[in-house]
Amino acid sequence: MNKKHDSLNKILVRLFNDVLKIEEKSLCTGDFSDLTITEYHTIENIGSHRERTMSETAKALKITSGTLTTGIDNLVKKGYVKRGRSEDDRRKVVITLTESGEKAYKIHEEFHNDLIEHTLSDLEPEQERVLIKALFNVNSYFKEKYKI
Amino acid sequence: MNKKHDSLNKILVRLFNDVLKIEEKSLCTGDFSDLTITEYHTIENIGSHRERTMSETAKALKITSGTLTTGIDNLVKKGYVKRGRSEDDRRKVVITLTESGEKAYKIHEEFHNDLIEHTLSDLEPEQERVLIKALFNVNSYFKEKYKI
DNA sequence: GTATATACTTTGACTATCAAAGCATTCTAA
DNA sequence: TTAGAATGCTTTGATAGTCAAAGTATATAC
Repeated sequence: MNKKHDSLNKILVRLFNDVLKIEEKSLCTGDFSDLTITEYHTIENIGSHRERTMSETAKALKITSGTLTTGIDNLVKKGYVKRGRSEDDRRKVVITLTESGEKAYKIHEEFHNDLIEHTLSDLEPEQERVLIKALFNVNSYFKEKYKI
Repeated sequence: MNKKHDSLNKILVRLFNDVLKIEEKSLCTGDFSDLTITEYHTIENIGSHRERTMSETAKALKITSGTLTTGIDNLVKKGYVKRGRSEDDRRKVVITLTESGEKAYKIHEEFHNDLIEHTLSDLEPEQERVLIKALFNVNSYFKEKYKI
């Protein structure tokens, strides 16, 4: 691996580690401090779809349905998510956000918007273009190689 | 939020959700399937420094030393890491990789090399330079804003 | 109408994590 | 020079997140 690749590797590793920690620190100490970062991501996933079953959500989050069941149990207890049964198929559990859930969803969304705005505001147009292209590369590489 | 920002946001959200899962899937099912992704990252951190104390490693991984202690306990049990005492300061524990540890380090490194190769695949040398600079900017922005 | 498949939950076990208390060693300042 | 503070690490007790596998309820297929 050449020098450029090595330094890029170091930056990427660092950035990925840091962004997750920052997100946690930023979100889990504010208005909804009873939510963990995992719970925020579950809320994000439910909120960004009109209707969502357990198995769809588990698949999207890449966790087993058993794991999601206990996660949703806690979110229901905390008042962010509602469980319901599908009319079409009584086996299916349909989960939706409560009013608090919607508020938490918006907070999470704002964090991401802020992050992007501030990140890009410091970059030259050319830098911004190259950054987006590189991230597209990573994404399509993953998509192809790991079928995500 | 403009179009570019929106597309970057979408890619980032997706990437952050997926990248750890992919790395785990890729690394933790191969030759060293008794290693978790967290253990790979610990090995990566130890291996990329000549000598490493517990507290240096914990700080770099952004975990408490208590957490690292149990992590290193397991890696020692599994035969990937050795504990030793510093000669200079008998309080300090110096951790190093065993031969197996070095092998696992190389496997992890290869995964990252592959990733970087594909990320940079269709960038001009000048664009590579720009990307590295852009990511440095992002990193230092985070560092300043969130004191990480 | 029974066998099979699907959707979800429960159970038992493990890893990763933290805060706080504890132990050993080193440093510091009177 | 030595008592108290600081440092480096480990232990302890608690919690979240995770999985595999077994269990339950409903739907589908033959």
